[in-house]
Amino acid sequence: MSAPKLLLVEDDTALAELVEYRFRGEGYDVRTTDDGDEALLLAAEDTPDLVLLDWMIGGTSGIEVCRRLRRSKATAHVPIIILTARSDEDDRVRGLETGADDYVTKPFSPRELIARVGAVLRRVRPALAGETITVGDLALDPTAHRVMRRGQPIKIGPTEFRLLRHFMEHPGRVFSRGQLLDAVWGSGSDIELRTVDVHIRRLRQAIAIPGAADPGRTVRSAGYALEAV
Amino acid sequence: MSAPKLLLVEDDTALAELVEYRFRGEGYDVRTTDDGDEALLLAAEDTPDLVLLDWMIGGTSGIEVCRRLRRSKATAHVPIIILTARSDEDDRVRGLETGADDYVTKPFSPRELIARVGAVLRRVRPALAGETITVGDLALDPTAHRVMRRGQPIKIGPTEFRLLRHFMEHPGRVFSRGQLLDAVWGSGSDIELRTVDVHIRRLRQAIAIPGAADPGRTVRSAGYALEAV
DNA sequence: GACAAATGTTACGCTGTCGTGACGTGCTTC
DNA sequence: GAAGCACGTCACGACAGCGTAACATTTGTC
Repeated sequence: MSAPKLLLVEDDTALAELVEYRFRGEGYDVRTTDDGDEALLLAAEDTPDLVLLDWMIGGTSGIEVCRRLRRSKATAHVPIIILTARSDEDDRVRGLETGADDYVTKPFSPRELIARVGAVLRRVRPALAGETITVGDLALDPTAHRVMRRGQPIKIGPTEFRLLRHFMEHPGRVFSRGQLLDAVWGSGSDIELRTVDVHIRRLRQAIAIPGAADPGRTVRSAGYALEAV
Repeated sequence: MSAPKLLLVEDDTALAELVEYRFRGEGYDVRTTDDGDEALLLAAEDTPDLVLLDWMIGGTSGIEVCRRLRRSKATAHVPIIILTARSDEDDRVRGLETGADDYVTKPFSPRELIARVGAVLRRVRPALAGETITVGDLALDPTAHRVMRRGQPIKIGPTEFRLLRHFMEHPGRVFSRGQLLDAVWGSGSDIELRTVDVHIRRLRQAIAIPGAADPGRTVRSAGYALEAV
């Protein structure tokens, strides 16, 4: 979970290998396919954190893959970067309209692509860029699986960790119990809504420090949020 | 093995001598050639730890050397730094596309080049940038295949050595069993995940010293990490 | 203030994960 | 070929963490 998962959809084998190699070197977990239909399968199987999508591929066309990724619930919010050989303005517009997050024209340098991917991931999910997230006096390091508050290490279980991480990635935002179940437990989970309460309680207890206010906020009949104290 | 091996491919004799002299002064083991074909031979003969490659050379062109180094299995992952007189963006892009790791435009100061080489080596293989890696009270000498803790030599098997080395190259970071299998056993290995546990256990047992805390950390349902004490 | 709804808190059984010792095998060394 | 070593696998016990229900408390409404 610590390495960002990329799905590369590219039918130029040489380019695909190059990109894959460079991104692996940067610590990414890369899966590659040259086929649009297979891309959708792979994405459904193991939701990637970002999709690099060539515009011109066999199987399903790029624009169609893009559209169908957006339509599927699991991949609806996964950022997509379009790769295309044509700097055609029409394509650009259509790509962004279909819901792509960025657009890179060939030829590009791997370094540039790495930078763009980093930028998009930082924007969408700060924790994936390999940085520690900080909200108020809380600090969470995703790669080290570690939480600190005011310099003190916090002992925390796996579920509470994921829960806190989700809150810290969207500070201040209120999530309903259902949304939290989807985000933290996974969308297919069959868990009682009230179970969330218990983990919220455990999380609050774990991060409680005498003399520090509880950054947790309960919004009655709406859900929970993390307050940036 | 203790000195990092550089392969310098440069046809400007004066510059080559200068660079070679300075890098030898820094403790590097440098071999020089002005010919692309010979460079490939030398690289195949004794895999260097890093290649400094002039863009404009006789024999095979720089880009071709770069490509063929990547294609050969032994040198596929050897970092390459391109040296070029032209700051031309096209060259830069092509160089990076071909898989170069960095790019230095002439004229450069030897000091700058030394810094860049150091940076690339540190990133790719930390153990090569210095003689020993140190984390907390643990010291690992990759060249001598030796591990010390608080001055005491630690007896350790080959697998445990690679395991520890991997942890020490990424201190604090949590690795899943699968990631450790990939990194330590090789990505093609067909080994049980639980086998990792046993080697973790053996490693812990080996580096245990009465009165010293175990720097190993188990992150339940996530993996293992080395505590950066 | 009375009532209901929503949330906080606690206890408990269950499950999966982990630590550990033991065993068999292949390889090297002498 | 005997002995030692490193390795991979398995089995078993321990226990942390999980989900749930049941009870307690708070909040909002009339």
